Amino acid sequence: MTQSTPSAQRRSNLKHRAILDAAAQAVAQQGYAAVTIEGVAALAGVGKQTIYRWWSSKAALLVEVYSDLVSRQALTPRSNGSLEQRLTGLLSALFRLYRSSSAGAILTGLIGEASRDEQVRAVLAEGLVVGRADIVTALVQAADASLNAQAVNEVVIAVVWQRLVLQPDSLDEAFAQHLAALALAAGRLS
Amino acid sequence: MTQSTPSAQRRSNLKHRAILDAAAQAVAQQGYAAVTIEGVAALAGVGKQTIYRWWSSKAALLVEVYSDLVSRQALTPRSNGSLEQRLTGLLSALFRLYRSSSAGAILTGLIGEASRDEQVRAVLAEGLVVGRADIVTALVQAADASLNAQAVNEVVIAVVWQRLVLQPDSLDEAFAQHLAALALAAGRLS
Amino acid sequence: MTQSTPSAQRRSNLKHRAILDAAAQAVAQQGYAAVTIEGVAALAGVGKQTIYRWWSSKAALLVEVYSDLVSRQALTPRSNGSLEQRLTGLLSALFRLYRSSSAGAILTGLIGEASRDEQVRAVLAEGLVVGRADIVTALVQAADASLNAQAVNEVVIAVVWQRLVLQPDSLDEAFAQHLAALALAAGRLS
Amino acid sequence: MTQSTPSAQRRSNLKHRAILDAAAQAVAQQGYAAVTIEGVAALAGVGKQTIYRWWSSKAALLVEVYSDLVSRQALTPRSNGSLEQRLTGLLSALFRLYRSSSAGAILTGLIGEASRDEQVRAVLAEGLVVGRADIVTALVQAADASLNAQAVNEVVIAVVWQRLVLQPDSLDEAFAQHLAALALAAGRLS
DNA sequence: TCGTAATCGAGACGGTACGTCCCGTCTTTTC
DNA sequence: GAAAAGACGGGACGTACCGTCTCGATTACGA
Repeated sequence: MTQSTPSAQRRSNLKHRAILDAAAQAVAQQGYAAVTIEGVAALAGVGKQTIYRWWSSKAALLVEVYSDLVSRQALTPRSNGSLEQRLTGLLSALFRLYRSSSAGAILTGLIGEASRDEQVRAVLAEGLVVGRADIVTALVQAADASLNAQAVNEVVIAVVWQRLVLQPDSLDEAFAQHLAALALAAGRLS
Repeated sequence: MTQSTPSAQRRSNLKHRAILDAAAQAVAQQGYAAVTIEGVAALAGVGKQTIYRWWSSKAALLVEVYSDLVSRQALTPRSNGSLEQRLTGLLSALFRLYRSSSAGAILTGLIGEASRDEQVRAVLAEGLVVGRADIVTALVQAADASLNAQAVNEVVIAVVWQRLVLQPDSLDEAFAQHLAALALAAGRLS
Repeated sequence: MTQSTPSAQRRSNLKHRAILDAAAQAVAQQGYAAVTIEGVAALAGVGKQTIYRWWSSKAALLVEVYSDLVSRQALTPRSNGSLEQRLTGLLSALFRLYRSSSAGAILTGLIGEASRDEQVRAVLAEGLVVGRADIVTALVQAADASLNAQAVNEVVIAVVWQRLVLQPDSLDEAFAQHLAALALAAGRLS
Repeated sequence: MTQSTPSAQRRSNLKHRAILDAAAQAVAQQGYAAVTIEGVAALAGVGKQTIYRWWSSKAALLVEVYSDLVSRQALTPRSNGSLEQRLTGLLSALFRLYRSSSAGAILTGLIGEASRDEQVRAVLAEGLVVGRADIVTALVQAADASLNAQAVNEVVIAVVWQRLVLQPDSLDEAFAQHLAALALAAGRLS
């Protein structure tokens, strides 16, 4: 999807960064839906074509912006405490990222695009949520092999998405605890 | 959302039906995203303004189409069998509806719009999924008061939505069983 | 054009007046172009259809409004003074009417419609300008048989129209004198 | 009026011509009133926006079409003969242009728009009739300084306009002679 | 005095054009 | 000679009125 590096040497890193930053800023200011490629180009001081050279659509661009934002943030779960505590911590960190950057808004927008855009669907299915899909799975599996890690993961992602779409403000500390408990309970399915 | 501002008495029932049917057909043929108000109007043999008179947007129209499709289908859970069986049955019926009509495609599209459209968000939050949101809650509560019905409901809806967006084809009989088990497990959270 | 009296007995005179007055008022307030049949109907407290029953278009309605306004005003030239003085007086009176009522604005609008509407063209050709076309002709003919009354009339009407379209504010006392002199000079063509 | 806000350097000459030609053709075929921007765009094989980018309205576009038509035709009066003959010749040439191209129909339409559109009014007032308004004035002034050239010009334009609106077919050779005589007589006002 | 019919308000209807927005591609101009 | 600036074809948007067509409520009239 990212369609990137057709000739990575040539792709000016400065321009590349400027575009990603402009896009993130645009989402922060106007919301996902109102962002246009033209607007991002203008904001980045770049020609429209330069964006299209590297990304095939607004969605493709913002997928990369999202990855970028998430990867800058170390989402490594802390290593002590109960599983539930550690899962809560992970979710808290994620929610904090969503609140403090455009990441939440972008993910929400991408979920919205997914119903229209095959490629976005694929990227989301690969697991964009927590950076890489299996952070949760790995965490659970390591802590308690008797749990259905897959189920935990499924519930976490589904519920977070739904909340992002319907009431993004509800993604706070308290909800992180609730969701951790909920998901782990779901993992106890025979 | 359904808007219906003008007295609604004067609305021609024939046109109203023709529009809903045309919209459903259009979604079935072209998919949610490709549907346009102009196209629906043409298909229904109606002026564009007649649609705008009663619905404020494509989303508002399709919310009503969705309700219409769901309400025609009696989604009453059967009354015998274990809770899990009954929940599985309910989900099966829902998934069948999604496959046999445009309902699934419409709901997917509406989830996509929700990130852009406040009103859609509100309607979805009210619970459009199973006609009325609390069918699941009611079913669970009646059968086993020790379960957290709210949690079951939350998991069911969230997971269904996610699947609708990412892999609508996976909503089959087998998944109904899986989801019923998963959600009931989640309901056992202390 | 006026298409009137399909059954004049039945045509409620009150309604008829109300419509003419509403139309005149609408032109006065919004200008000719912005007037719509719907607006006039609403202003007159009358159904749209009631207007269409008696007049075939906005233009037809306003032709009657114009006639009505002009006929209320006695545009009889005074009988003493030189021909030029009398013509000046007649034009002054006309210009005064244009300034004090919607008549000027309506005539301007009708000239504008004439290029689109055959019927308006016909009505204007019959001579709507000074009530009846031959007021000027008659005046000239009676006073000085050696003048080409037809030419005088042609010049008067043409110049008034052009001014109405281009700079209606210039139709004042001074211009009445100028035009009278100009037109009478034109009438002296061998 | 021609607007041309964006740098005008970047405007594609081919498209520009195609649009002017399509507009002229459209007027010729359907008459001024029936012409639509959409129709012209389709005829020119051009997007609607491309027209709106350079012209603010149908009127603005057709003003340029008119200028274009007139400027292609050399309307220079011949230099021999009496003043009346020369004026007659000039008018003949003008009327010939009106009959042989869309120019007459366009001017008629523009006169119609003038009552609704401030900009058209301004353009017409500047003198669009004979290319530049003062062709007539100049001709008269050069030939006979004792005549009121301004008056001649005013009469010529006013009468031509009125005829264009009411009976465009009457603008022929004979009428050119009549109008020349009429206007010159008017110019003899003390 | 009432019931029935005609009348008329209100406004829904199919339609057409508007002028705007943004897409993704192509062209020109500038550095 | 790359890339900004932005023109281009296209397609949908939501709006404004047009002139026609129901629908009820309000009359007016004959029984």
